[in-house]
Amino acid sequence: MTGEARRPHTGRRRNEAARRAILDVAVDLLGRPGDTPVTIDTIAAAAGVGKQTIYRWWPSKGAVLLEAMAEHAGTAIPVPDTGTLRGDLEAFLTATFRAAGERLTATVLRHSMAEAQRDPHAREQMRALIETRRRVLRGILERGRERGEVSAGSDLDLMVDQAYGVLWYRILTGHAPLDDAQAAELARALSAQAG
Amino acid sequence: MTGEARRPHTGRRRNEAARRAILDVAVDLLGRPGDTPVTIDTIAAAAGVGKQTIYRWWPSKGAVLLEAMAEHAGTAIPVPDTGTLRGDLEAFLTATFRAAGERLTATVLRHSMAEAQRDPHAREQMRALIETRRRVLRGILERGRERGEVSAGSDLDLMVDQAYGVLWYRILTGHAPLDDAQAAELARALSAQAG
DNA sequence: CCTTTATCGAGACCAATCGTCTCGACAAGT
DNA sequence: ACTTGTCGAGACGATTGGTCTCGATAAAGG
Repeated sequence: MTGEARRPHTGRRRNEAARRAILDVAVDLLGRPGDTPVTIDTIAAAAGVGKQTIYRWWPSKGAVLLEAMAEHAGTAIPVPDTGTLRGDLEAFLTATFRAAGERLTATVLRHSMAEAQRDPHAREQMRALIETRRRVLRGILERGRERGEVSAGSDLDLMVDQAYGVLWYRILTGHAPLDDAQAAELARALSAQAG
Repeated sequence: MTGEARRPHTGRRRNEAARRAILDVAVDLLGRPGDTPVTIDTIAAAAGVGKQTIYRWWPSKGAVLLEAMAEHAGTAIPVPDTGTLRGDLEAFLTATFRAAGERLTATVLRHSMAEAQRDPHAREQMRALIETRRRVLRGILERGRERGEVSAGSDLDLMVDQAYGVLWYRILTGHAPLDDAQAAELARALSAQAG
């Protein structure tokens, strides 16, 4: 990631390779051990890019981090269809916890959420990303309701928040792990409370 | 909070009034509308205190914010004893959500959690505070288990995280409110999944 | 072709902010 | 009375987010 082959100039059009380098470097720096500073200057330097090239395309540092996070954590979690609510939940939550619990990803998520609390641009991107994720899980619950596995009185949004709440709470405080066992148990608990 | 009666000098001993002013001002500034900057300088100025008086007693800005939060949000939530798990949960969660959902408190919590992600001192204080809170709720669940209202297979720590997870997740993203109705529904859901 | 135009990398520059250090004043301890 | 630790005030250095400028480069467009 440090000074090798020169990036070809693309003249009047946006340099896509530079964009990639910036986003990749942002994630890479966040993952470095110790308290490596992740600043606009270090990102620009490591990506071999001028600061203006960053600010020409992103409104703030937080916006860069959030987009980097969205791409890094954007591994599409497949929407399962096992035939039962519990099965679907277990598959979805296991994949989700596994992705979010991975060390680098967890670090990126932590910093992104922190940044979203102070940078309005980042906050907006975070809200959109959160909303997208919530909708997917809510869809799984709605299918369960149509099958009669979720009682009519259940608050689906609250159930969604119980799942993602556990995820974020643990990522931010680090008091407990996010692993397959926890995902399975959460799936069991949620489907039990739904009936 | 701005320049009135002078604070009496206490000579060689710590000035408790100054300590109070610092912590109160920190919360007060966080609650100001708009993007009022909450910096060490503004805190010191508004509290009528020298910066050194802050750094003599706290290791970092984050540590000040976290202690201010701990005191502000430290309203002891009474541990209920209604005789049933659901009753206890509803009472506890209602009081908790009501406190955390209050505008100023929510703002303080948001900033504190963000600060905890970048300041090691704040992070440590946050961890301790989180742990204290979790223990109280876990105690309620354990009582329920002794009464046979919680199946042996239930993961109490996970249940605790479902509750506090919802709280923090909503405070940080702001996508849904924390009110009595949500607390009651969460109490219902958790006690349903426990049986 | 040759002019215009937008991006690029590099870095100077500004403003905000964290944290350190110094200073004179003051009062408790002795 | 002398020493010692805190107090309020503020200068100072370092870091960092964001703006601005500059020369180089290549696409657009007649």
